[in-house]
Amino acid sequence: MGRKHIKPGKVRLTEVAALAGVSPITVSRFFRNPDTVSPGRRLRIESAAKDLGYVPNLAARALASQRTEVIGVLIPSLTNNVFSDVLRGIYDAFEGSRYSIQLANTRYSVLQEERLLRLFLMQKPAGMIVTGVDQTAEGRAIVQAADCPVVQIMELGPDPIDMMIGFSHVDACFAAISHLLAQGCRRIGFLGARMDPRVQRRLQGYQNAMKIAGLFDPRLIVTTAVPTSTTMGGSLFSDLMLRAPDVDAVFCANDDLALGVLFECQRRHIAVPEQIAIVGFNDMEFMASAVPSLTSVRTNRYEMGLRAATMIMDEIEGRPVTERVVDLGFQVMERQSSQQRHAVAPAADRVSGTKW
Amino acid sequence: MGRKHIKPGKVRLTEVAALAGVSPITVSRFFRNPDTVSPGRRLRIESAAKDLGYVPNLAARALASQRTEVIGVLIPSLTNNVFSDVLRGIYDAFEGSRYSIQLANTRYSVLQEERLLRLFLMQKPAGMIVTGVDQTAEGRAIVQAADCPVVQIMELGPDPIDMMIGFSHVDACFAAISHLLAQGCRRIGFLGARMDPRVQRRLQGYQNAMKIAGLFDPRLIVTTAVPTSTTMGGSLFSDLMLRAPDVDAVFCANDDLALGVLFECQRRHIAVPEQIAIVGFNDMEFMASAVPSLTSVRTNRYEMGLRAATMIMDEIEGRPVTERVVDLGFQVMERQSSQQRHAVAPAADRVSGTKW
DNA sequence: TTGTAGGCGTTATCAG
DNA sequence: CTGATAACGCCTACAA
Repeated sequence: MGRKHIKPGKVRLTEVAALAGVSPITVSRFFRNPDTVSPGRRLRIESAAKDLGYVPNLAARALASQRTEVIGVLIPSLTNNVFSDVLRGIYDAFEGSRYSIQLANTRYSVLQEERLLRLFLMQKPAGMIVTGVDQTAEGRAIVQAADCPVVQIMELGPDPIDMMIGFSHVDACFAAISHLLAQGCRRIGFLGARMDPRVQRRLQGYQNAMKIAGLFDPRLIVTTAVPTSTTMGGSLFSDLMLRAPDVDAVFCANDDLALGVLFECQRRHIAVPEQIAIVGFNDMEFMASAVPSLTSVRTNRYEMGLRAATMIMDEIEGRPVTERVVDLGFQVMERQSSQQRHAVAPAADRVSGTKW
Repeated sequence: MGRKHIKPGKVRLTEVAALAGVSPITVSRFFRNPDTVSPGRRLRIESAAKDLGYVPNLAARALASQRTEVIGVLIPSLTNNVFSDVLRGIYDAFEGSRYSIQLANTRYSVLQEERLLRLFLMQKPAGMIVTGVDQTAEGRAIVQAADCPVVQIMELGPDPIDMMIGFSHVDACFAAISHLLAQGCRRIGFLGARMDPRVQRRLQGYQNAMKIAGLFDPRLIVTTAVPTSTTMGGSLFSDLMLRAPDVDAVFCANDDLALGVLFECQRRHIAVPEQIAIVGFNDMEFMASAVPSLTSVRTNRYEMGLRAATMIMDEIEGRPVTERVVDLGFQVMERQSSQQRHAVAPAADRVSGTKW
């Protein structure tokens, strides 16, 4: 036999409908689109619902309508505060909309990513935002199966699943190194932590620039699989100094590394930028207020999240998204830490890059 | 009339069951708890499901079972990286479990909080984690109605909704000020941004300590409603210097303010700690590697998230949670920036506080 | 360990 | 603009 008794206290559409003297479907319509119900009934339903303390059941709604208003968001890390800016953009865009966000953390693992994608799929999400372009074939298949708008964020790649927004990490790093070269630096070190795909691409940009300049030397590259941190910046810089004592500039694949390098220089009484120039990546808030102020590559993370979310909503709601691959560019924020030797500090930030 | 035709390509439990030659309920059992199905059928079901590309429908599951495996998490900010540590703990704890997290952002608004709580309620969450103790009466009522385990995190208060984990912000700040007083500081400034309830409580701790010492002076307090940032630290410190030029120490309600104060001191050629001692709050990673290293109050944010999540799971799964209010304490990490005037730096961090 | 019967609360569809 | 009817896909309860 099936279930026995209906709980007495439970409030469903039916109860509200009974009290309001209308049919359940009218109450349903009222909650989804009040304008489709006549004003008189509107009031009756509203007060009945309030009296009974009615709360819609999302599971029933999803089952009956065969869709949800859940947006799945997949990021590789909660620690890396680069993602908090992107997330802020995403949450801000969905703010006040009917969509809710399901956030999951791949920990930089494509297998985790696959697993989480499969989990999302069970929810029949209305849209998905995933990080990067390095999904496995299986992962891509799962996303396709979800049959909903998808945006890949953080970087650009050749074969979008659906939509894409980001910038070229290769170009961004290339621009930063070019800036250092223009400042007269020759022995430019590369410091990288975690070495996720995007940091790898920054390294690629570094190598391209250095090779073109005829200055490439593998001893100038110091990396670690450990996550980025200020302390790690100091360590990597110390390693670099052992391997290449004649280094005259350091590019850091993350800003916290750059801050750590600055502190390490202070500890060692190395003058910045006179003896060593420093450039970071992402332009976190503290870079501009450091002493000396730290040059960095600004990436438009908040806007990336905001627009990714907007693209999803436009697509869901039938507004055609024509620009399906968006290059947000970057800006090299030139500050004191990378000023030409013996040159005066600039009056204000100077920028170079794309899209500014 | 109701719906017409059943889509042909759709794969449900029924289809898997037919292919495997068992009844649907057996397939259902297999997916929820494989051990309750005999090994032979287990294999048949598994391969049938794979062949058909079956994906369980969470909405149907939730509707039929009258419960979900969603944990609602409410935090006030995505920008404040204090919360990324807490979140990391929460996500780590639920990692690999069947629960999924629904994260929402109140933006420090109790009305937003109410709205989001109401939204959670529609999902019939299995548990909820909310920030702080300042919910409105209405907010508390909604949470009660959810009828699931609830943990309030970040601080302790008199009247828990259900469970609670955090520490006393009043005591933590009191301890930090006591440390400065012990170092011989007398004109201790207070710098605070955002001024959310927890920062207010830190201010209370400051006032308590200063009044007891007979050193309270309202001119030493500089606050702003603007969110915390390194740049803001510099501005607030500049304000403080105008209002109280004789200040000999600064307590910053957040670490990024403290970093900003350090930079501002460097800019003004003020010696730290000789002329001005600096103490921060939260002990973010960069505090220990700054030059000079910056004293801060360590708060156990990761553990807070981890344990909050564990408490929820224990409660859901019927493991009795006896310690329903957990004081995680704090530690004053004494570093160079608050060393006694003319004293030598400590060989290593020294700590004072509770629970260490 | 497996199966039977029925309902979970809502919405799509079609008719008025 | 409103209503009747039939699903949506799975799970609880009970029985074997």
